[in-house]
Amino acid sequence: MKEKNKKTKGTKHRILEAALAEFSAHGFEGARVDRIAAKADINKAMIFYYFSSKQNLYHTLIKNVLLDFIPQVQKTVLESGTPDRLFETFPALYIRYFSKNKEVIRIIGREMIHAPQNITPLIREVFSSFPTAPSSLFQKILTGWHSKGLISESDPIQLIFNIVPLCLFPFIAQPMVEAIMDVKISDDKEFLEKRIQSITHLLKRGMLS
Amino acid sequence: MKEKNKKTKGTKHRILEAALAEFSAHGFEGARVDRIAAKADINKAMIFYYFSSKQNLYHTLIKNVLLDFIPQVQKTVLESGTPDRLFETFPALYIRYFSKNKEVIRIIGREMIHAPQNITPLIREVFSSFPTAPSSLFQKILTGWHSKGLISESDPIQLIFNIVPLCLFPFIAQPMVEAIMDVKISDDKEFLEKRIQSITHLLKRGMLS
DNA sequence: ATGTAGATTAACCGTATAGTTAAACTAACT
DNA sequence: AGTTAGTTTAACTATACGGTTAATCTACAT
Repeated sequence: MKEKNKKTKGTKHRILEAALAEFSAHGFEGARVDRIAAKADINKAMIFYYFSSKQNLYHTLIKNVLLDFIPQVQKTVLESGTPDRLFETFPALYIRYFSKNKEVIRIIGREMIHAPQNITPLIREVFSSFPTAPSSLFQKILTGWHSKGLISESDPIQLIFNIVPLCLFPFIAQPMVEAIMDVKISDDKEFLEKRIQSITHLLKRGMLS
Repeated sequence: MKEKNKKTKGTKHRILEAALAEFSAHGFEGARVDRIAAKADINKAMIFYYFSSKQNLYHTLIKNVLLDFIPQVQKTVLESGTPDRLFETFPALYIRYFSKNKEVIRIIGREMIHAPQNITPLIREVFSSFPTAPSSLFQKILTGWHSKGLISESDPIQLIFNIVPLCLFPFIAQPMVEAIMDVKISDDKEFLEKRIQSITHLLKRGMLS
């Protein structure tokens, strides 16, 4: 029984690892099940044995990814009591997290553009595991800060659209920007730390009252 | 001869129109040649007759798209003599353009994430049709403004990363944000005009010296 | 009217790909 | 030793999809 679990976890884990790389590199439609099997060095049938379909493997993967990241966002928002502090911790979390998990942001980015029907049920599912959904909690906190006169922008949606893109974009646009201009972003710790500083600076000057 | 051209332009144009919708909705890998033919209401063979391959159709499409948009960016940057003015015109151009061309931003967004090898040669090609490449021109202008003490951020790359994502993100993230929170972005002129104002406000307060 | 070049069609082809199957293997329990 | 339940494998299948072909159509020039 333990041996079985060990083995199961072993292959299952290897499949998920290989799937992350494959889906990140090629997207759902471009990903090849055979390639995932090859990367994981297992028989292709094992993928269907454990995950029953390519779709289901993909969904499982995305859910894992969200279950890892979203709680960290939740924690960061809750623990930073002031907008001043949030404008430091939020960009730092995003930039550092995704610089360590580049495959993740590529998948999320593509899903954002592509398929509400794919990813949003999964997001809702993850959200519903919290006492209050992170999205509405975030909105409440921002509204509260504005009514206390701490920040200038009154609409929490506009605020979110002022913050999140700055933190995600470096990774989404990375391949293109690196190719067009002459910057190395991916492995340049220094650039990314400067990016955090610049975002924090912009948000503080631009939105603190 | 005129009749031929008329017909050619007719079908070619219809194919490109259908292709834009199809590639925008499903990405390159997810797009189906048969579906494009059906949408354009032409025989599938016509696609290969005029464009020889799915890839080539896609490239042609992207090139058209870039040739339409990039000159407008170039013009906007050149004509706005001050950062103050640029922080108004730049977001306005992006938001208004892509709100009228939602299929375009989905394709560009996906390509950004996906494939420098696909899109960057095309971008370079379009760039090379200008006396000075828009990217380096932009960098020069920003550097100039900083040395005159007009803007606080000295690194033009950081600056670009502070501006562009704010303008693109509403469209890239639109499907997801609409699904998770309760906002209608796509057809809400009011929201997008507010978005322009909010970005302009943030950039001016955050980066003007 | 006839020739010609480009435009259009229906029918076809090869293959890459997600998914299946049935048999064999493993190891724990009796 | 034999049974059982879960795991792994190689070989197979069905088909969706990008691309081709050969024949037909169109309309203009001679």
